[in-house]
Amino acid sequence: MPEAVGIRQAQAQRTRSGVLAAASAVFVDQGVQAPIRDIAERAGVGVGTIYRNFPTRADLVTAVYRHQIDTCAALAPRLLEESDSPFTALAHWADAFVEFLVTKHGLGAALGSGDPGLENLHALMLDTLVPACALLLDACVAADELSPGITAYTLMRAIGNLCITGPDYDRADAKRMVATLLAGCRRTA
Amino acid sequence: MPEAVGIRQAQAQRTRSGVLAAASAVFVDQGVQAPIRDIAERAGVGVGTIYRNFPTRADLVTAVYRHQIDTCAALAPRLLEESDSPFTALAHWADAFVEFLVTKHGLGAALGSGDPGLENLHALMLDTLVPACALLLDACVAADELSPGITAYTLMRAIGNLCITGPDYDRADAKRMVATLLAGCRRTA
Amino acid sequence: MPEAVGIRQAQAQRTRSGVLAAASAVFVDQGVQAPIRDIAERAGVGVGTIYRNFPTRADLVTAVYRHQIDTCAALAPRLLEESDSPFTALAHWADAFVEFLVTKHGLGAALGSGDPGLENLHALMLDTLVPACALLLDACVAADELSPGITAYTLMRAIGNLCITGPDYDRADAKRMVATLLAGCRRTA
Amino acid sequence: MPEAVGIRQAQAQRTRSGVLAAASAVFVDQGVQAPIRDIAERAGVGVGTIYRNFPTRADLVTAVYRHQIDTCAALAPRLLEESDSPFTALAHWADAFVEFLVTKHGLGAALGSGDPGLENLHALMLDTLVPACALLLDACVAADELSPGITAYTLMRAIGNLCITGPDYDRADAKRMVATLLAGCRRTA
DNA sequence: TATGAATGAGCCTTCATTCAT
DNA sequence: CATGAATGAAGGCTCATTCAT
Repeated sequence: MPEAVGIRQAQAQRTRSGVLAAASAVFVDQGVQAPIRDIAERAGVGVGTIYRNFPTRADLVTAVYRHQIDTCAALAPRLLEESDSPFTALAHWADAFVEFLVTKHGLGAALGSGDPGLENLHALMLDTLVPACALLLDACVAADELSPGITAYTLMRAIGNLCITGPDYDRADAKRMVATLLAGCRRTA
Repeated sequence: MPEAVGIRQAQAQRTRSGVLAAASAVFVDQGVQAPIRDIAERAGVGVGTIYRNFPTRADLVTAVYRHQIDTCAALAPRLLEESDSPFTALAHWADAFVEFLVTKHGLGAALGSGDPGLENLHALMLDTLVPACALLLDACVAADELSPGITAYTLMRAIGNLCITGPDYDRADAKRMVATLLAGCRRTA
Repeated sequence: MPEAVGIRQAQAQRTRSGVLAAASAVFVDQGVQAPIRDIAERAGVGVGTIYRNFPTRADLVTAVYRHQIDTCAALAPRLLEESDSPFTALAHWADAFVEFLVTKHGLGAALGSGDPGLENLHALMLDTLVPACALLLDACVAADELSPGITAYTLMRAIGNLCITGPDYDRADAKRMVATLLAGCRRTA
Repeated sequence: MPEAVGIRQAQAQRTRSGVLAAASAVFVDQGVQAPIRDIAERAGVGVGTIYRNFPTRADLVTAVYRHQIDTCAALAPRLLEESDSPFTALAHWADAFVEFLVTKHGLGAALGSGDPGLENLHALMLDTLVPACALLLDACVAADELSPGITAYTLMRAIGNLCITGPDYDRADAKRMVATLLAGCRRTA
């Protein structure tokens, strides 16, 4: 019954997607530390289903953000082509990165917490975004637009930290501070 | 028996100090959300003793950091006098602030978490450090050394965020990024 | 697998019933303020199971007594039909109410305690028993068998209080005192 | 130094009185289950002092109410002399008893709870008030004004229960119900 | 594979009680 | 005798995680 298997697989895939969508929404509302049950309820599935598909919370967080991370990474080479200068490309890319982070309540804090359960996500970002960022930084260095000694990882981590928002420090503040940080990175020729 | 009272008060004070020391240590290990029991065990006291001395977690957190916060705030006017330029004073003060934050694992994250239970600490920093920082910022503005539109609170919040360290983003990185951020704040004359 | 679901639901129902039975027993021994843990142990379940089924203590208390309360309320119109006089019906109904209360150690005290957590139960009794009692009182008034100025709620509260038994004041005493109270309510024609 | 001893005793007596006054006030506000610490604070003494003078809560409760209980008991023979009929005297005495109970939040409930720690108080009331009440009841019986089979203890217990007030059953309701109960006790000649 | 009832560890908080001074 | 700091048992509640169906 190969067809039945296919149907079952498709159903399983649909379940997975539903969980991811629900988790994404709940993460926005409550942060990445939201109770698993809340996610299950939003997805209309049992908690067991979530544990089956995503044994650890980090697996779930990672899966939720993988697509957006990939998209963000893919943006780097495109911006580099389209922009007047490498630095402009870097600034635009940082904007996109901030936009990604700023709606994810608690993600920045979680990443910064050193939580060992989030190493997956950490690794994913390292593997995916760091090269993208490095591409831009290298271009900036080549164009002599950047102060030396700034690594992609450190910069991304700093940007990530700056995106931890709160009642008196909102998205606009984060954006402004990131822009300021980048201004500070610019080589003053 | 005034002496006996003195002895008891001294003992109570020692207990209080022991709790503060234990809390400080536990905060470094586990962050400011560490279980009260852990702090009590580390201090070698019962949980009741902690609740007696610090009814809320925020009271405890605040007490742990109050002295250092005060010291940091008092530094601002002194630096302003001693330094060549207001901006230099600001940079030095930021160094001190970073030094304070970077050894307190989790404090920055806690400040950034918006946790309602930590409003006391938030208020303490607002009341104490924001004016100190504002003093320096105002001086910089007066000397035309600073880009406009940067508030003391936002800057401190950003610095606090940049001080959330981890395995691959250490104190040196934080210091460098804060310096970079300040460089970005500097008016490009 | 509809059968499997049925089995699980049946199991859940059995658990719920077991909790209610255990709670009922523990309430007799310790009163309605008994620790949830004790009830869980008696029922052979975890505390979480009790919280799942009955989020608040009042939910549990209410569930335990709801059936008996309903039965008691349903008795009123029936007695009114069957009895020679409204007052006789009232007396019989009071007997039944006493019978209900007197075996529930602590329920009367709980109702009388004004505990805000038991408002649900209070409401249940108001909604269910007060109308039943009022039906009888109204009939008595219509038959000119009752002193004026006695409300159903007050009477029930008084009866409830009289049913708080102890070592030297047992069920028989409560019954006698309630009968005496009703005698005092009777219009002396 | 007999004088010094006398001074010390006087001081101790003053402390005791202060504790009793504080306890009395706190009992009115919070009921007889109020935290010992609250009483100590109100009295301006340490908790140890209360434990020294009143090892158990029941000792304290008993001491607080002993005077009022004695006064109430002493009222009975006086009312019997002054009143037209024994039953009138009983009614007046019940009023006084209600007045005593109704301001003591939780005392009635505590007495009714079978709390073993309150046996002292129970015993005190038995020893003091039951004879006083019995005096009146006996006089009523002798005057053929009372239904037979009502013991002083049971009647007092019933009155005590009727005095457990709450938000929707206040002092006036209690008074009315006690009057009704007594009306029910009256021999209908 | 999906379900969700059940479990119980873990944390919070209160307060009766002890005891060194 | 008085004090009140210290203790820790007790109970409330939440939620991650398991597992029988």
